[in-house]
Amino acid sequence: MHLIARHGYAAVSMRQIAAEVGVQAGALYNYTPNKQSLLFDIMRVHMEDVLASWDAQDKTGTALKRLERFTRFHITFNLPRADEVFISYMEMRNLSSENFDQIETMRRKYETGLEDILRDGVAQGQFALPDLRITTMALIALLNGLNTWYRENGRLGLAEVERIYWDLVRKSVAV
Amino acid sequence: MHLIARHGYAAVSMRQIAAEVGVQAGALYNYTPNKQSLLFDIMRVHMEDVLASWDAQDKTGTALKRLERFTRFHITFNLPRADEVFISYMEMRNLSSENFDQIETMRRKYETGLEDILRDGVAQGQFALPDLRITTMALIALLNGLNTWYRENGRLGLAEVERIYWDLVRKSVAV
DNA sequence: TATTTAACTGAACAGATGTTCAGAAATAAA
DNA sequence: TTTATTTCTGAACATCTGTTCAGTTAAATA
Repeated sequence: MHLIARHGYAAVSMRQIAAEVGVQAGALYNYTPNKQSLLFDIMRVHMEDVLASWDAQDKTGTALKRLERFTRFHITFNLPRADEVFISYMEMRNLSSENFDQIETMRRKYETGLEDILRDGVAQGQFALPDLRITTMALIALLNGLNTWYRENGRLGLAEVERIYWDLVRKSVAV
Repeated sequence: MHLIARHGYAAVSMRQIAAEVGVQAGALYNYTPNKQSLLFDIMRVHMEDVLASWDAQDKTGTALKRLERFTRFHITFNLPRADEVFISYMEMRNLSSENFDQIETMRRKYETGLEDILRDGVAQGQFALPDLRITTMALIALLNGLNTWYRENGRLGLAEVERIYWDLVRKSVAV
């Protein structure tokens, strides 16, 4: 997973992966039918993890409170999974079309979680959005950007990052 | 360029590129010393374009006005260059280390353009930011997200997209 | 038109690719 | 210890990879 995240699925060979775990290339085929499903499994497991974890979150409270919960959840969940998140966003084009559709459906489901919160917030007059769908995509992109620059042992800790991002998100949807 | 944007640098062979333009693979080497500099040139030219075009923009006015100008410039410039932008963000890891450094320096310079505006806005009391550097990265990520979903002939035109994004950006940095 | 320059082909190169599989090695069960 | 099962090796496969280059074709110049 780390090799793929670092060099890209297409640039990493089965022999490199095998060497990394200390076996010959042929041995990998006891665990995966082919290279493609190695990629697919990484992404599928990751997306299932995301959806299950988000599903287990508290869904009560005002739209504002739920938006904060989503923001903090997204950051808390994604930061320690840099490789999975990176792969899940960078390697979509290397999925076969059936696999692509499956992963995209799961991602859409996750995005809908945010979209529902935003819609409720607008209905309750807590949020003012120029466009529901675009705001959803924009906020996801904003939060995902975190993974491109955040480094453990960097200037800021998880709690500060959460607070800073929540501040940006909160204001961007404010009335 | 389109092939690389669609399938990724590592997944596209010189023979595929040659076939796309109607020659044999060998003929490409009259135009590029190797595959790597094909990628590098795409990214270098693109970044030079961005920097030159941004440099030519009006730099006067309040921080708020300048931020609006940056937002609209970024969208207007990037939307018709989907392939270049996509490549420039996805293929960094496939650059040799010297080439990587060059492109990263140029990108940093562009980001500094935004960071300077934000800093001035804070100094003038027009913006309230939780963290200067993070806000810079977050806004860039937010704006770049546009390229992942925007489709020509879609629901929204350029002018509407600009307005919607400017609305989000403006509010996220508001006092 | 004849000559010089530029562009392209097609084959060759050494090595890498994903995948298969008979047989060896290691582990678990009897 | 013997047998059964799981795991891994190492070689082989057909094909693809980036790149080079002598020789051919096309375009520009005289």
